Amino acid sequence: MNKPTVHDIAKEAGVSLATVDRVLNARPGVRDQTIAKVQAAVDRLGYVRDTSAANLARQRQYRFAFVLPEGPSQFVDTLRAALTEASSPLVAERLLVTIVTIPSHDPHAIVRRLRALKPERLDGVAIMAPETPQVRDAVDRLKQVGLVVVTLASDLPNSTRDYFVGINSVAAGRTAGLLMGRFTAQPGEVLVVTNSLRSRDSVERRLGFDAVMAEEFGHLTVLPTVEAYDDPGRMEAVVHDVIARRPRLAGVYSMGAGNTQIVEAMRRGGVAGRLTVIAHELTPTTGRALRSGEIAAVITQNVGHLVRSALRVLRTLSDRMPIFEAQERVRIEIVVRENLP
Amino acid sequence: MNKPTVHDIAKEAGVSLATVDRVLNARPGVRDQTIAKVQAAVDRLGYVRDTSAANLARQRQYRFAFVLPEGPSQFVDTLRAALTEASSPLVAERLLVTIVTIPSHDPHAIVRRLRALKPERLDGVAIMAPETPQVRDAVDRLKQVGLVVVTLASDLPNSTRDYFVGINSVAAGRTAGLLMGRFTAQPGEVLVVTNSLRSRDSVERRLGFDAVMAEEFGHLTVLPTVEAYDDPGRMEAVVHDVIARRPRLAGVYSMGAGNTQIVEAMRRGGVAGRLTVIAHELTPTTGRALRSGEIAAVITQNVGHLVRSALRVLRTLSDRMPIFEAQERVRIEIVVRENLP
DNA sequence: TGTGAATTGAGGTACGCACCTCAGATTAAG
DNA sequence: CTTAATCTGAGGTGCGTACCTCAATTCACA
Repeated sequence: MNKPTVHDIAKEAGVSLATVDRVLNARPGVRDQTIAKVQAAVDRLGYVRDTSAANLARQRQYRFAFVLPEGPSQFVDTLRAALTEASSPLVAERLLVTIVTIPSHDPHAIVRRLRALKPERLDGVAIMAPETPQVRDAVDRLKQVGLVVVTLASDLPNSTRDYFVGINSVAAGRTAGLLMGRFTAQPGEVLVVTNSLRSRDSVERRLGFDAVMAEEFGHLTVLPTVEAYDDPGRMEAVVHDVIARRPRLAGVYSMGAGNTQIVEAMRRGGVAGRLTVIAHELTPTTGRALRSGEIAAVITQNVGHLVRSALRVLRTLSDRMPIFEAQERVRIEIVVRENLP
Repeated sequence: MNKPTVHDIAKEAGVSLATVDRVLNARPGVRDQTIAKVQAAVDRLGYVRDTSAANLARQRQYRFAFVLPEGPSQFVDTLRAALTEASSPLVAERLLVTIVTIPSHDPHAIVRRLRALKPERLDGVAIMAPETPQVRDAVDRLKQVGLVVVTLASDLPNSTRDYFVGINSVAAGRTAGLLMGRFTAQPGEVLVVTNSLRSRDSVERRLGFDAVMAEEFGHLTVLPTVEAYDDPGRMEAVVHDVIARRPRLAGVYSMGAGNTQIVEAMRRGGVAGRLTVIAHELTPTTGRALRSGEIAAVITQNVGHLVRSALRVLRTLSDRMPIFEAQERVRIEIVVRENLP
């Protein structure tokens, strides 16, 4: 038995092709009774629309913009690479992706860039941007002009974005906590560093981390979070300082960027490999440090996954189809030396 | 600028549509010189074949069979579920998947099933089967009759299969070893259990595990592998026995199935939660045990990944296209309580 | 019962590509 | 220069769906 086509449906339902078409594409001008007849025929024959033919006929183009922060970040770099890598074979499937770069720390500039997106030349937008009221409003505006909007890696929970593709930061922090606790047998202190606690991700990671440490690992004392404010020099200085002053230091939890500096500070302090270091995001730096034993574990999200999931979600939402949640759930990956990709 | 079509290529190259078609589809009867002209036009215009239209015109159907072992195995069950889940939305993309069940322990029956696959009604086969000479020969025969063959989860390295979709067992064992060593601070003994050391996977996992333990974790003594020979009762009895006899037991590495029995034996022995248990494959049982703290970590491969990767590879190879390795590399995932999906 | 509105049918074109035929042009060999 | 072999062009059809037009039918309501 061959795959049924619209013709088969028409025959089966005893209606014309035009009516089948009207029903399938939810066009007006069909009685409920007739709709039901067609639906019944569809169910009976197990008809599934041939997306290839449909896209071809409809001249469908999926035009998406990815809005990513600029500036030196290995994570964004790998994300960008994964994006170009994932989207280039998809031109064959009528997918057009443009990348828009935004300055990370200038909300007004971000808003300007978002306003410059032309809704008539675009179907959807994936955004990775810090959470500020201005950005949130700009996102809401994108929704209002009819675009599909997904947030990527870092969510804007109070906006009207359609979907968030990324991992749960609290759970990521909890995972880091568990590894820190189990990897560090001797009692001691744990340093927590990040660029800024103003970012929601950092706050949530810290929350999860602290919760697990308090619940289960009483032998470790978690020190207050140290912030480096995007200054690599400061990052290295601060970490080096703590290492020098705290002989009982047993672990370091790095919640964000700056891992190169942290490793460097540990080397200078002569404690490289002796502290349990848990970091986020698998990058060239963290990969090397895993290999050398200077970082014990990395909590990461697969950027390839992230990007492909975002593309799938954008496409699905553009088609007003339901999302297959299970497939889009991005895993919190744990990488140690032995399971490096 | 719109996407170039074959018409644009014909115009650009100064040849007819028929010639462009001959070149693009590698049909004979075109001079090298003309081929070069067309290729140049393709490159200049950045032409990419519209796969939707191509598949439509060509009436392409991808007909794949998945050969999976029968019998009670949570891993295979989840794999099967993932397969039906992943393939049902793909009928819209002309993908037809049939599942063939084989008895795990009867090589001759497996061979019969493989011989029953009709190459004229099939484009490719994904196989998960134990490694025996008979099976290997049957796989080679499938290749000879023109099918694309990929091995799934468990490889047949000496066969002529086109591709293996799964994880490196040695690396998986090494990962287990690393976690065992780092999670278990006190000196002691480690029990290693599997159903059978006749399976290549088990041997390789043990290899990797032992290597890491020897290299880095001298405080732990790894006991000889205990085999349960697919007998749940025996599995529970053996593990319970070891627990009773070995007071210095600090960890258990479960390389295969039977995790339900292992957990049960630990409960009966009163050591549940006190031993470091590392197991393979995330299943309902191991998930529950992670939550309850009776298993410390699970090494797993994402079955959804596995299945989607196999489908992609089968399709790509059927089209005689190159495989995008990076995307198909299945990660060795580490799951602890806090990053359970 | 008639009227206007709502519903349905018949038929067409188009999307981009694959694949076919057959005639005409070009080339190489004799 | 002829002949045969090789190459190329022109044109066609069909894949399954979307979307359009226009006429025909049915329906609701007065």
